[in-house]
Amino acid sequence: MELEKGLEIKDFISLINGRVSATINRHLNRRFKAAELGITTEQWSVLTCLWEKDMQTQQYLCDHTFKDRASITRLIDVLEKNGLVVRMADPGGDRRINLIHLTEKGIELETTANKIIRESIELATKDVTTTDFVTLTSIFKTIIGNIEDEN
Amino acid sequence: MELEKGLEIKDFISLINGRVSATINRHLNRRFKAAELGITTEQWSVLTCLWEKDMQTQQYLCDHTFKDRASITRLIDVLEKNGLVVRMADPGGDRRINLIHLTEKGIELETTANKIIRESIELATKDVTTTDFVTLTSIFKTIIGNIEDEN
DNA sequence: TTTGCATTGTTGTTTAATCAACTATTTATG
DNA sequence: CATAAATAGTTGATTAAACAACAATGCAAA
Repeated sequence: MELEKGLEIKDFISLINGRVSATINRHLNRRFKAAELGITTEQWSVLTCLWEKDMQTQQYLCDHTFKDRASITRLIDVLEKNGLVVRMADPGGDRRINLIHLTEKGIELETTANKIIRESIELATKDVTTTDFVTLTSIFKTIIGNIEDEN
Repeated sequence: MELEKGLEIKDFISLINGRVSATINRHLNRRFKAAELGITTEQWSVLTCLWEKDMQTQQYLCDHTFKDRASITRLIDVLEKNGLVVRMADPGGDRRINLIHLTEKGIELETTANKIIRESIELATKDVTTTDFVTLTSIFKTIIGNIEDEN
């Protein structure tokens, strides 16, 4: 991509690198708080993996949330402290592994959380066509591919 | 936007809400570190405003970096500690205001930093057309508008 | 003029990301 | 089998964001 007049470096970075992301994050965290969900969006992203399929390793959660191991360790610490998940031993006997298991309380959060998320997405993407979103997704994948290849 | 098959909520959030942003941030911060620039991308975003026009209030820097006042206070603390900027009194006599002024050291960083940023953008946007980028920018603006209006 | 409101900036607390160094366990290989 | 290398997770230090509460200053309206 050629950077041309009207496409300033600062705008590029500001848009791609955090502004949208931060705005949505702030918005969602406020909604979570208002609904007294008791979780943050980061914790939600971990729970999302488990709602899809329970009993995953921390490494699996790293790969699917794009967070690093240290971050996942600490998020699981919080979720465990708040009684939403528990760390379990691998039935297969691999003692390096923790399997993360949803508690009842963790399972019950799904409905409310997803309702809030859906509402927010609808709000955010009012006037955004599905076609546009496909374009956006594809650009993102290109960018991530370009960067991760070289790192 | 209707969420359809193939456009999972999780994907939406993962893409919009942090993954691209985090990846680029990580990439840039590593480059900055490798080049021994001595600043982070967050500090760079503040400096960018000052390189464009020196002697701005902290409030101006908030508005242009989309950070809140507390964040700017602390970023300026760091930049000042590292000798890149100084807080100055308003010549107009408004004692609520700090004017942030680039030091020689702060001015000198621009060339090197911008070189790294340009290289990274070229790398990241290899195979992204300008048209695509315009689409992306417009979607972002819509989304931000939708959310900020209601908040 | 003074009283109230708006603006600017700071501070404390909590949450989370990054990076590097580390432990424990498992697997490969020589 | 023994040793090296890979994998899984933890911990400490540093950076930064969000939110709320706060202080100081400036301005406007009664």
